[in-house]
Amino acid sequence: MQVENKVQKINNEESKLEVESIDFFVRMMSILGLPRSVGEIYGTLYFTESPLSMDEISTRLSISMGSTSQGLKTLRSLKAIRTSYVKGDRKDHYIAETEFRRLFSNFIKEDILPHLDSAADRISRMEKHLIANPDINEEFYTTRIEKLKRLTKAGRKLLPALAGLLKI
Amino acid sequence: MQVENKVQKINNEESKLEVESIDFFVRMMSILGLPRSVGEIYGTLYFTESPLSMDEISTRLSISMGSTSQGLKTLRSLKAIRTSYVKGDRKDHYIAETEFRRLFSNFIKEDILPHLDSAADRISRMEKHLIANPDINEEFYTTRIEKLKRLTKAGRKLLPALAGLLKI
DNA sequence: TGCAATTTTCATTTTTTTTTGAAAGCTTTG
DNA sequence: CAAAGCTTTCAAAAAAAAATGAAAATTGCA
Repeated sequence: MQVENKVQKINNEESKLEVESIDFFVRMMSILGLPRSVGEIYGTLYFTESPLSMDEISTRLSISMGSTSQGLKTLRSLKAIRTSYVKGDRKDHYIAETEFRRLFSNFIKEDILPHLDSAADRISRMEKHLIANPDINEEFYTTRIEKLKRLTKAGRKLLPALAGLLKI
Repeated sequence: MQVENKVQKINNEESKLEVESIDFFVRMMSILGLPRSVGEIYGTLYFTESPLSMDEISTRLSISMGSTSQGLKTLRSLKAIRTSYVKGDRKDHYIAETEFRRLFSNFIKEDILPHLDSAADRISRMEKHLIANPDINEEFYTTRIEKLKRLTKAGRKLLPALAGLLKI
């Protein structure tokens, strides 16, 4: 029955549009290193006007509840979706957050800045090792480490500003 | 012999520094979606003063020649390394390009902008499907598609500008 | 030119990531 | 407060990505 539906749907333009749009987000998310299911779910919600429940999403995309639950969790943590109350239904329902500016800002906060923090730690460890070893060519390593410091500092400044520049 | 060397090296601060720095780039590259070997190779070259041949890199990192060759190819295509002539040796030798500004600009050109191009194609296909189907709620889909257009346009402008802002 | 050294390619193997599905854990409501 | 409905978790399976290693191709020296 599910498969029949799918075959039936494939023949109209609305579902071609849907397929195309899911594809769009699958690829976009994969640039950001997010799994395919996350892109599929977001793509579905982005082009659906009414809030969808988890099992509606799971059925439409033919993916497991487990995947759907995980994907929704990821999207929630990125604030890329919100839940929406639907009268008379006790399931949770989701709609896409379509302000890309906020979306990117969250992605940067959530997924990029933590890496910059641990990068800073690693740099201090490098400096410790450098001090602990008086034999090595200090000048060369110092210059290189200095560069890394400037890079992470610039990243920490630039990336959050980037989202602000998005007028979307 | 190779393993012995490794064990021996692990006990001095210079190699701890090396390990830390390789780790740094492995993680940085993985943010950008590049394989671990690429990060290892770049990290090694970044903290080595003299040009290294492919088999020196492969030996130091204990990775296969195949991986090393692939990794160097990737790094070359990103212009993250350059070859350097070494007198009396017919092997190619490599050194790291350390200007991060140029490096990022190349990464954006090479790895991101192509995706934006195919995104644009996908958007035009969406518009075709929308026109081909007069039944569906045009207003809603039009708004959503418009947003995607603005997003890709902004990306195309902003990303190249981003590298320019890096004063490194 | 021919041969040895070096590099690249690519089918196969290994590793990593993602998905599945069933069980456990909540929550609502009758 | 029990049981049905819904969601999450997590071990195992499947899929995808990366590394290996040996064969093919290229390069540059005699």
